[in-house]
Amino acid sequence: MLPTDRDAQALDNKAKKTRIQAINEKKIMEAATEVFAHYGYRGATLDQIASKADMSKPNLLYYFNSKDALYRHVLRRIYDIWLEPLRGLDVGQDPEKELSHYIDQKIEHSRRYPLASKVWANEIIGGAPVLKPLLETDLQATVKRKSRVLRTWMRQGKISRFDAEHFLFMIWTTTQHYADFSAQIACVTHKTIEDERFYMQVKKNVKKILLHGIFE
Amino acid sequence: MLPTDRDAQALDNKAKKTRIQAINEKKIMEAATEVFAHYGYRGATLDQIASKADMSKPNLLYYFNSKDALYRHVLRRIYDIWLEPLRGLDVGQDPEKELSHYIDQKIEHSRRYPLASKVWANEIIGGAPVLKPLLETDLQATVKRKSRVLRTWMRQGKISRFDAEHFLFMIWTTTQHYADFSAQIACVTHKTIEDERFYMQVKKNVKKILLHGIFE
DNA sequence: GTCTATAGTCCGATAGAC
DNA sequence: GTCTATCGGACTATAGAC
Repeated sequence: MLPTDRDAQALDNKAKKTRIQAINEKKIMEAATEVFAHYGYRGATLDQIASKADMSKPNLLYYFNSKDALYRHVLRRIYDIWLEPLRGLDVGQDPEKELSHYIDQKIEHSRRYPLASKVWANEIIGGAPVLKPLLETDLQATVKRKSRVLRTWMRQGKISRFDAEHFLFMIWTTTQHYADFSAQIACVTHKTIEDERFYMQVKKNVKKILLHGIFE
Repeated sequence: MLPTDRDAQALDNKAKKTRIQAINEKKIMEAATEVFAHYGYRGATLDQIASKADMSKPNLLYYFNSKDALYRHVLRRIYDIWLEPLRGLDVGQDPEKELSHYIDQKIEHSRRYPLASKVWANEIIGGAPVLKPLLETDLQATVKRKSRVLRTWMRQGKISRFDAEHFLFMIWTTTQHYADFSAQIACVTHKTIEDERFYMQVKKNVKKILLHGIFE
């Protein structure tokens, strides 16, 4: 075999390996997100994740060295998704427009990544053992920065006075509620956020109440 | 031993047994609530619960026949606590007063029973496998009844028009958020709802925003 | 990269002495 | 009622063949 051939072969092999690797890692991450969302870290089993990913358990552990490592990878990816809408919030000109957009994005995220939202919720309810370092630094800093945006609007007399951080918490929880508590909502309304009409209704009502309350 | 003595002894024994039984069952329920809150049903272990209840595992299983039976007992008790504030909501005369009272009660519940709230959240996030039958019947009926109260106020022109059920969901999630997501809130604010000043601030802001929005 | 086999641990639940 | 001992099964992770 000539060197050029060997090189080509090696490159091809490497490319193919990376492609398979990427596909398998994605399959595992998706399966893991589903199982962690349903049962939390301790309740989830590698058997279940491997089975959902159409893979043997040792093969799964070839890609992620441990259950803990897999969980941290999943959480890392979710953190970026979770924070993305907030990063876009800025003073702009119209608070109503800016906040409506932010709330819309958060609700859309709940609809598109309901399992990610549940993994997040499980992690926080369990005391945020893994996310804590990230929340105490990056999230806290982002919240402080975005709270300043709200207080700017208050000084300009564009919105009334309230605690900016509590308002952000309320946006987060009302929007994520439709992902995390979908089972409860389905029991009462027989509808899911996946339903197009219901989705529009959620967006309308959440924005209406958070921005204007119920007395106007 | 005379019959009267035997009867007295028997009664005494029975009374003592029931008293010990009541104490131990309470100890177990409290320990179980704590562990189920933290790890969910599958993640919780009887070892941990027994240890927290200062009891051996077989002794725990003497009082509750299985992990599942224990979990159902805990959930049953939580369901009654959870629904209690909503049952009190009625037309009355002043919507602001009625709803303020309801929100206050829900926040107070989050403060007094944070572990119960977390067990509830875990159960719902996991698809409500145990609570489902109760939510589909009792909770759904209660929600429909209480939605009618809100719509009465709308007809009377006392409050603006919105979807009553979504408003109830928003009250639930914003109030329970301070129990369920306490770890996240602590990371950002370094405070808990247990803190008296923070507690007052939560009540003020949640009521302000849910009832009046941010533009007045 | 993927498999079978298995080590080593922990789980829920039971048996049986006291 | 409470204990020790233990069963059978499920768990994470590794060893080693292919």
